[in-house]
Amino acid sequence: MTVFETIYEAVKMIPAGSVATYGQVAEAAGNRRLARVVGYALHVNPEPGVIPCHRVVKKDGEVSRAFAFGGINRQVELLQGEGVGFRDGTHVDMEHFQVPFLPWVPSGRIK
DNA sequence: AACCTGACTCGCC
DNA sequence: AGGCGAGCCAGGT
Repeated sequence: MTVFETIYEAVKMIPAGSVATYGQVAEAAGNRRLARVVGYALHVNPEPGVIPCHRVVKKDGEVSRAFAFGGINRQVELLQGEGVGFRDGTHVDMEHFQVPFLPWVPSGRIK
């Protein structure tokens, strides 16, 4: 079991129609400083259709520029399709769509 | 096997 | 208030 696995589990917990920040996912995985690793984890193992990586944004609501899943525009499109509102073309309306609380994943016990 | 880098954040200057 | 460095993990060179 690696931290990556834990991260993936956390991301899968984000409900449709909501978004979470890298920090929240990292926190759910047990350590907030893993925020950077979260980004890397999603980058190397996007597992399309399984891990909703389009629901993960930066803390200010801006979508990642390196979204390798049809382009950043595609990510925005998917989110809007789930009912997520935007303040502008690249920033999610965090005030109303950020997941209030992400279930804590017992770090390193998923196997 | 060591070193560098990368979808982030936060704290100190 | 804006810029910079540190902390974390895994995979490629």
